[in-house]
Amino acid sequence: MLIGEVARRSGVSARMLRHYESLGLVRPTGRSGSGYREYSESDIRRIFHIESLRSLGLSLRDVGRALDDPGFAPAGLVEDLIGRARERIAAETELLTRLRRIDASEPAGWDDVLRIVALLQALGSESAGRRQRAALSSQGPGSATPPTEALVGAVLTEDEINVGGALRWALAQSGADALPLLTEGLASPDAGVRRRAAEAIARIPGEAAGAVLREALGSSDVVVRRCAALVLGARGVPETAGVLVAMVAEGVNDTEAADALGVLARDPETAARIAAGLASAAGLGAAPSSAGGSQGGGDAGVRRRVAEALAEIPGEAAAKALVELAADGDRAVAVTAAYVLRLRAGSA
Amino acid sequence: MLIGEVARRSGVSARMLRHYESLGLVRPTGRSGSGYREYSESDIRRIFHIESLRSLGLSLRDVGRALDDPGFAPAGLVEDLIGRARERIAAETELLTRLRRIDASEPAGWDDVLRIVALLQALGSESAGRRQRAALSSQGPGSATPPTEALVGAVLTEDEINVGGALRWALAQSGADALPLLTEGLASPDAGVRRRAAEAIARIPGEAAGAVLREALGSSDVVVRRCAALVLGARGVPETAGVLVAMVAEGVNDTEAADALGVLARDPETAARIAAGLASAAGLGAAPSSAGGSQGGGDAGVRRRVAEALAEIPGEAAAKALVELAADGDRAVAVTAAYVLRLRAGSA
DNA sequence: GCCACCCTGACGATGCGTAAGTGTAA
DNA sequence: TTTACACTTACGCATCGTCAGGGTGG
Repeated sequence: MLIGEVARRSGVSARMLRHYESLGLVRPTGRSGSGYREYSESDIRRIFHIESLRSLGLSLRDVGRALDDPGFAPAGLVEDLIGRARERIAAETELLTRLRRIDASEPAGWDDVLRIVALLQALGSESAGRRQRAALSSQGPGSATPPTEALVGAVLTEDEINVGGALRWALAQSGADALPLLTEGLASPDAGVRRRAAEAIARIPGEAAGAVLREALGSSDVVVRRCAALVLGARGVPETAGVLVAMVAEGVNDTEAADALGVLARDPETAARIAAGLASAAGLGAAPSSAGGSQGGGDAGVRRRVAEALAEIPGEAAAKALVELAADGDRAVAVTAAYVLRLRAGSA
Repeated sequence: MLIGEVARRSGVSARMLRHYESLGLVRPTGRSGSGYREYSESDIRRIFHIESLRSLGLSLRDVGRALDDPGFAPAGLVEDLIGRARERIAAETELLTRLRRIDASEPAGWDDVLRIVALLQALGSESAGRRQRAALSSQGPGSATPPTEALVGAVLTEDEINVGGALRWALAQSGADALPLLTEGLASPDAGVRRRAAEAIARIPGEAAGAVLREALGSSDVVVRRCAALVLGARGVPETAGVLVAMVAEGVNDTEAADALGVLARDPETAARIAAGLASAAGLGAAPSSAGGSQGGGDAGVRRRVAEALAEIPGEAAAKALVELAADGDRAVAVTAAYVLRLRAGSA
């Protein structure tokens, strides 16, 4: 069979068939009198073998070795090809997200593109300082449309607290566009991402963000629930009371939680509920436990924090709980409660 | 600044800086007396700009145009780059799965690799005939370890019924390795994939597959439930009775379902339950509906299929239902039931 | 004179299209 | 003679390392 026919049937151009020959990959069985290459059936099979191996990404040199060198085993090379394909995919994927972000910013000219590239690069930088400056400059004047998606990505992965703060600020400035993306972050399998998403949403103004936070109150992630409760509590959403009371009891962000409870407690009915919750968390009203003094068996830290939180809660129920705490077996608890009671007496 | 220093600070080799210059991308501001290139601050900035654009995948030619041709807008090119990146990712991903499958088959030599490549190519071919032959040959002798994963992929996407049958056969031959992958297929968002997964699992021997099918009886996908019920029913699993009765009533695979019910009905208690279920499906024992004859309002097809199914069910309850059906307003139903009753009288 | 630079020019690797210039089969 | 092949040789593409051969600065 002549080279043209082979080319047509194999899909390999005549040029490449000659090239293969020059590399020693296929040697046509014979030549016609006038020097035309004559390919045999087995030559053709060999050509298909070459194409098969090439389709796996082998270089022509490796194809040659694979077909002719019996000592050249597939295992190592195949694994190598796999590794390289993985790397290429990772690199291309990274490139694609960068390109999509650039495209989303609708640059008017290449100078806009350059600005965004620099910004993205800085946001992804190893240096916290550069990330920080990038976060702050992202809302500066003269920049192209800020790439919300990139900011969200950064805010969800930022570990440094200062930089995180700057990023959340930038995101809050750029408006509620980020909300859907951040909301997705709440469902991340990574607990850190969920926490950062919650913290970022907490900084976003507007009722839409509020709605998302209200949703987050029912999250299965405590950290998310607490973050949402802190913000919503300060805005007077009464459903947050339970979470906030637990925060006081467990001592996580307890002063902020107490402040938020204070806001909620402007409503007398809620105040009563909160006082009851705090009292119960401190183990008040229950039968005294085994040890000597009153409530001596519980955690004194909890009772002290409850006493402090009760300072913010008006009403009879809170006062009664404080009286009980003022007689606590733990000195610190008793002193705190007594002090709070004195303050209340003064202001009443 | 001399070229070496620029190279160190920018990460661009001196070779490339000269190359950029030859392409007109960066022209160092000056030259020293001895001909050394002198780069200014703005030259350096330009170099960084070049690198930024290159990092997006622009060719050097396009970088030049982007930096110097004011009429060259980013929009089109960026979209083009995005499209090309997507294509490359798709191609690389496809390549990667092929490579993984080859690696999984642990080829001893490149001839094994070639066989697998050919097999994979045939399995993914447009031609049903080639797919068919590939399925059949995959279990042939002399082949390398059959790529179970590839077979599963094929079986889950095969539309042609004959090819599908061959693939399921091949998969059943290759043992229970495919079970985990097929089980994943049961949870696919694609209904077709779920159905094909169920059909394939149904053909796999062994108790492990049985357990998966038992699980599938509780699937939210009717098709999956029914497929599992047919197979398990024939193996005498009584929990399938409800699904099988519904299949008879609705006329999907009703003869196979009836056969399976026959198997289940070897247990007298189950037989009674089945008879009751069939009777209820046919509307027997209920108050006659509005129209003239007995049960005239229901679907005569359902009653006829129930009558046929009752042929397989021994016991009094089935007999009573048949008697009732023999008096059915629909001639076909009545004749069928009477015929079945006569058979039972003969064999009793 | 030595070391660390700089200069220009050119080759190689990679895979393949696209010629140019010429010969052959029907 | 025309047409459709075939042949060899070679350039170009895009990027970059690297070497050769030679000069400069300190």
